[in-house]
Amino acid sequence: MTDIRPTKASRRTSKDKTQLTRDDWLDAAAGEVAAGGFSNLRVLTLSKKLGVTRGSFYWHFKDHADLVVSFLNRWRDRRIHELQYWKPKGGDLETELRQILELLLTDASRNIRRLQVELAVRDFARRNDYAADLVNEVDEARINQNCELYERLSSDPQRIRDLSLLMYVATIGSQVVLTGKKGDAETIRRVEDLMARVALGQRDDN
Amino acid sequence: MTDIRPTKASRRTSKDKTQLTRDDWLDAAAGEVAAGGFSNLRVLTLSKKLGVTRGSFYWHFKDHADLVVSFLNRWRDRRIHELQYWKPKGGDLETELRQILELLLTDASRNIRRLQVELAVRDFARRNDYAADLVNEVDEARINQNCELYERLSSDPQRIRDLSLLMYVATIGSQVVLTGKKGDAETIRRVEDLMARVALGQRDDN
DNA sequence: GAATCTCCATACACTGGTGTATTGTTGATC
DNA sequence: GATCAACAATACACCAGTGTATGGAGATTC
Repeated sequence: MTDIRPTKASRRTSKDKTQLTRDDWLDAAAGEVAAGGFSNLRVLTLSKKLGVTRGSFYWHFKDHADLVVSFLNRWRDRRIHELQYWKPKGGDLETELRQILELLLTDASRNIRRLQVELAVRDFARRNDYAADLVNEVDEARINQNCELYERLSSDPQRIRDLSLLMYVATIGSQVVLTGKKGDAETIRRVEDLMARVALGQRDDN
Repeated sequence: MTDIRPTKASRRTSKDKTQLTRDDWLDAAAGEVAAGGFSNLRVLTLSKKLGVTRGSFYWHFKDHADLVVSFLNRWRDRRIHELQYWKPKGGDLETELRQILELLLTDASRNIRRLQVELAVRDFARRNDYAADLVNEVDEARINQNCELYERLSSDPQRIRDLSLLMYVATIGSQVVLTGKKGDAETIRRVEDLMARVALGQRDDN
């Protein structure tokens, strides 16, 4: 995230006070959303934090709604794109499973800002149809992605999907319930371990 | 919820246009919170929906913050109080487990407004310390409550608690991810079934 | 070096929200 | 039936936020 973009390069290196780009606004927007949800995403406060007036904003964006959908679109694109890094490189099933779970639980809970944004988007989706569509899209992609892993546990397609779904809702639930509480790291680690054992216990031959 | 209250009875029967009580305001507030979260809980719009002006509100409540904490307190009290109905009356372990899971998943997803409020409170808790404390309190109470059930699965206290915790985060995750989507009822039912099988597979002798 | 493009500032009109002070209205009570 | 308490309306001051129109400064290009 060191501001290396193909378009309009050379303008703004890092702490440069010259000019802002659309992406700069979206980055700042992420901070607002993480801190207080989408209702906290206001043009005025955003401008203040960026040290400019709203005149700048309305050059980069049509209006407030434009900011919101741009933010949502970027969020979706990034979440879909990052799925390629969910491919585990371990050998046997158990190590791969534990790798994925560590990625989804322990690692995710460390990047609090990213998590806060995700939860805010998810909350916003409850009253915004467009956001709801994007969240569904991301959820589907993630669940399908992990199905590959659980295919090695069962041969029944329905059971594979249900298992992947259960694991997914458990991770989301952990993030919602546990993250931010005292002793969350240790607790999350134990839940992670239990989830791995539970999944492995769901082999067909069980 | 037919407006039968001990205090100040006889005033407002149901659709009566005479006078409002503090609880009437809190009921209306629940609608606002369910629909748009706590940022949607505004004195002005609330007054309009109740067909009165803000003068009434400021007689019943000190200010907006008073409304919020009153709402949160009532929510907490009700959530704690309803735990007594979580006692399953079935005989063997499996039926009791399935009863509880049905209560926590299928039944919960049917009462959408109650669920929306819970998710809104949970979201609000991420940026409000008081709400966070109450949510913690409720979470703890629920998890402890279910521990009684899982005690019959294992003798290790740590494992009992972890299992209860895992089941809890899975239910919360299901509510967050699945509720409101198309075909949610059937999906939730399948997740519920899988959770029961998973739990029963966690017996000590496994 | 003048024109132009890009980005930001300024000023304005407007909306919706809070909180307070004061007055009105109704119903119960003595 | 006058009084008092409970509840609601009105009017005011104030603030935060959006959107728009227009002007201005810096770099780029011809």
